[in-house]
Amino acid sequence: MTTRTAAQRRSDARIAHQDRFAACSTNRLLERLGEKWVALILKELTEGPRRYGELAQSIAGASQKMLTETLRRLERDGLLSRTLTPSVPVRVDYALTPLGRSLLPVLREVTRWAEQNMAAIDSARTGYDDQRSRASHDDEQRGTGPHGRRGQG
Amino acid sequence: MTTRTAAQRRSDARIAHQDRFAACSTNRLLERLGEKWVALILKELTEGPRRYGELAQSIAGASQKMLTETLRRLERDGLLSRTLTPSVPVRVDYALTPLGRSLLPVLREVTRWAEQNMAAIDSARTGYDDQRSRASHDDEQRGTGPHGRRGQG
DNA sequence: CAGAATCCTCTTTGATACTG
DNA sequence: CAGTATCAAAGAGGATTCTG
Repeated sequence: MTTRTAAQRRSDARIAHQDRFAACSTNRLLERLGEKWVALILKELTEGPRRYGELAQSIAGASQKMLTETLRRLERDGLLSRTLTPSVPVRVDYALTPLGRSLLPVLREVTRWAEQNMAAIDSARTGYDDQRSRASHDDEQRGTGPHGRRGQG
Repeated sequence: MTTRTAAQRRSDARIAHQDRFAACSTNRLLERLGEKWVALILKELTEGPRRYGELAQSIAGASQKMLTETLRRLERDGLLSRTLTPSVPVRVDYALTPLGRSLLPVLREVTRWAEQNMAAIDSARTGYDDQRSRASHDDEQRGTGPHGRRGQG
């Protein structure tokens, strides 16, 4: 009997792996871009600098908290700049940095693929869901499949 | 006095906006790719088909639950296929579909940018954090800044 | 105007135990 | 082997209130 249980050893391995995972730059970038309002903010700033209020309007879906937090993260990453003009009332402008602009071609590739293939994804989903609902229906009719069909949503 | 409060109107506008947001294919794709284990799974399957257990090993950071759920989502999206061989014990193979493979060039662009620029992002973060910690330090010394500096973590 | 702070809810993720 | 089911913890996100 060792000092650590099998569960502990597995957990350790997992933690070690997560470090390596966190170090993967592709993942780090995708996680950032996948955040809820990042793509929209970048898209809006592609057209030029924007004041905070302008962003809040054009991205009306985001709460004030999320908008501010997301902008801060992007500023921290050096992808956009925040310029405060200490007038009364204050004025804050956000703009893409050169680093942020360098990301745009990549985003355009993503957009291109998405626009060309998202319909295929949607139809794949429909097919997958149809098949599942029909299968569980059969289960009920013939009583052959005891495994639950609880997924209605 | 109108029937709805300003808060309600804002909330309505937000909900309407979220619909349009959800319909944006770029966002939908980025959210999918930004999910915690998606990029790793796709990367692994780039090398060829993999059995469930093989994926579980090479992506040891993911819990069994997350791995299964993520694989299912990707299968549902038509990005990968799941082939069940009803032997004893059962055998399940995952592989990229043509649709999934068509995504690889896009991912390579993302990887290329990430590898070239993630260092810049890291140094931007360091600079940002340094500046902030120095600023709040000054505040304490001179007592000019009453706004809390509670963020130690 | 452009946030900061606080409270609270819903979703995501992981650990654990069980199964065909 | 390849999952499913359940529960608990963590985190994301939103509503609200207050401020320089």
